[in-house]
Amino acid sequence: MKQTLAIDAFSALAHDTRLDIFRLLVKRGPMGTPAMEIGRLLDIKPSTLSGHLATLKRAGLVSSERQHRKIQYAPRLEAVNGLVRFLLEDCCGGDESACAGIDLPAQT
Amino acid sequence: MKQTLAIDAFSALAHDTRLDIFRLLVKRGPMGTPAMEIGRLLDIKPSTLSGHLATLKRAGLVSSERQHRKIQYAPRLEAVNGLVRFLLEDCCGGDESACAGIDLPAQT
DNA sequence: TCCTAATTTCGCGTAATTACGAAATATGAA
DNA sequence: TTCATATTTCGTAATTACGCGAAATTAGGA
Repeated sequence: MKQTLAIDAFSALAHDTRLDIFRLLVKRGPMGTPAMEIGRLLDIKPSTLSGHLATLKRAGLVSSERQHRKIQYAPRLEAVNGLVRFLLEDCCGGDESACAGIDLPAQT
Repeated sequence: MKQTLAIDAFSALAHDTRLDIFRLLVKRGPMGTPAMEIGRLLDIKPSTLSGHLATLKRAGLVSSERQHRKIQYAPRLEAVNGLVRFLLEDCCGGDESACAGIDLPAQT
């Protein structure tokens, strides 16, 4: 994980509506949710929604795939693991015992 | 974890210098690092550093404690766990099997 | 092909964030 | 108390993010 990508991801999540969108997608699961339905559930105007989804996708937090007429968005949960690993990299200078109690996600 | 606090935390991390500071503190470990030393290591001006540390602290990402003349800053690793739990709350609608492969941090 | 639902792009005004010098403040040591 | 180190506050100017209406675009279905 590169620092600039991590910043893009944190920036994307640092916004009320985008955080709502991402958490909704997490709840909805890996099958994905159509863009319009996200907008309907969270009451977001199409142009605003489009921008937010693009931001989330650019940050690697969601994936999209067209299914017939609609574009399904799904959360990329590996991205969350990647962020945590980036944040906790070389934790406590590598001294595991000093890091006791912290859950480091497994390598993906 | 409340949404506004999560946004404060993500905003705090969504900045080059602050991300550098937090990751440095993670590497340095729980004993803490004096503010001035952070500034020296990362080449940050005092007034700029002060603002960034205040932002990180407001977001709950670091703690501070005065030791003699200096203020020691340490990372609050529980905050990272808290953010991950918040992001993945009710993952896949609670269907564990659909969430396979995701590391949910233990409750703190 | 033509139509239509689904999504994106553009442009605007508004609001928030940034770095940092200078000055103020706090605190421990002598 | 007096001094020096450590840190914060304040003001300013430049930059960037924001929502959303209107118009453009895309792609599936008939």
